[in-house]
Amino acid sequence: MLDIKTIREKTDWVCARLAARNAGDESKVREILALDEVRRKNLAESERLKSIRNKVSKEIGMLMGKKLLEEANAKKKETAEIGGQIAQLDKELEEIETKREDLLLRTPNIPHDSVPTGKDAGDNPVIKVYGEKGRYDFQPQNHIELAERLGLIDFQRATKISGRGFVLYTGKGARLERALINFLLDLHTKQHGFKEMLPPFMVMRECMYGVGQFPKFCDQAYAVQEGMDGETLGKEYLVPTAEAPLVNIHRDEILKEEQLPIYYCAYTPCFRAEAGAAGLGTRGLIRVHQFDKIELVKIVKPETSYDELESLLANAEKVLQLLGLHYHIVTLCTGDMGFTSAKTYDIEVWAPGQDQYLEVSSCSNCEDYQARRMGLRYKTKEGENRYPHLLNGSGTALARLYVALLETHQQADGTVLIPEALRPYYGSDRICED
RNA sequence: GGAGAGGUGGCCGAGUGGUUUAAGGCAGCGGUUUGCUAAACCGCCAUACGGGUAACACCGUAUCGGGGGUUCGAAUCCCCCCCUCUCCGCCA
Repeated sequence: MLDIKTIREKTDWVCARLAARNAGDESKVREILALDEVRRKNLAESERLKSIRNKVSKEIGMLMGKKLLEEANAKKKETAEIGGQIAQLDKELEEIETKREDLLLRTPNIPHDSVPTGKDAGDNPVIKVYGEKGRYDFQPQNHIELAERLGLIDFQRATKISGRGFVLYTGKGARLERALINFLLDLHTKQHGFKEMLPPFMVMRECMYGVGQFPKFCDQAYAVQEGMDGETLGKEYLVPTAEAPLVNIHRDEILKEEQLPIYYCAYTPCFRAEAGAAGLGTRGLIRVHQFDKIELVKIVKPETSYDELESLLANAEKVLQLLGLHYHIVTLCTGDMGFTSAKTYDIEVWAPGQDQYLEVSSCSNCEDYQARRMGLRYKTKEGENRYPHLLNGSGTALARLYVALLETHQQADGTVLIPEALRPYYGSDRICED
């Protein structure tokens, strides 16, 4: 949710930044302002009338106490009339507020000044490169071939039991996935200071709004239905990312300043309908309906949030460094940013079998956008309530990490070497055919 | 799923239609007293929006789980929903 005061004071600036991200046009902002103006006038008048009514009501109470019924009845007529006017005003007010709220909820965050202006993913500047593309004196296989030959994943049976876009890890493959989960959780909790959480995998609608998934991405979420043919629509949704439950932990709370910063990390599967997404029909792990992810969330004071974004990014990078993977980082340009974010870095890991970079982490500073939506504040030592800044980053998504790991560390003899850091978790130094 | 009991400020808790302007207590903050600690006493102590001020002060409205209704007036009465607790049933 945007700060209506900021919009009021810096309309042109807000319009310019929103226009830059190809997401909010000027007329929308003007519409919000116009509605807000009417709302304020209406509200003031309604409050004035209510003030009168409350006073008279009290007088009636006293008259009744003194048994002065006739005088009381005369006053009753007076207040009844005012009551009618108030009802009319409030009805109008409700319509205006609904419209205004809806517009605000559908308006994305304003990009930070350091975010480059651009149209789409093609305009994202690469700001860092780590390692380099490995050289292979054989034709690198892609992860599908590797996984099937080594018996790590059964794509066919996954489709049989759950349909397109689902993965069945088998034997060593399942163990590798579990090893990665444990490795990542240990790394972030023991080395990076995050508190481990294990949230529910379903959340209520309010959480989806709070985190900014709704109303824009309603069609990407799986709504839960109860009963054999889904007779009853449940109120829960499968989490599209652990960000949804994590960020909402403190919804509608006022934290103490000393509690900040708060660092949470959590493993959850992530469920995405991926309606209309490119690449869903294809086999493999690149785009699926369910994948595992370790998510990092930070709740911090506004003045530190951009430093926190850099350290969050470093925490995610560490994963790839320890696994010996080549990656680069891009800053998302205004046209490619997520809805709630003010600034986002994407980490893309190199997958030689795909001959392309795959997005495995997205680290965003949402500033106070989500905090406003969910009523999360903190009280300063001076007693002032402020909105904290919320950051989230993948640390990292597992399916694509799995792809990069297999494809990068495949050997001429057909085995896959397990990086040093992962060996204690996997329990062996390489994956071989059975 | 069935039955019952509940949801009131940071926490506990009173409050069954009108000085409730939400009692009282605890915790917290400030002060007085004090050799230190403790205790006692005094004061402050929810949020949002709007108005107001140089800044305070102050004023208005709303908020007692959420929504709707009755009424001149609702924490209080009625309806719907949500959540929590206890017991029973079912289940990993």
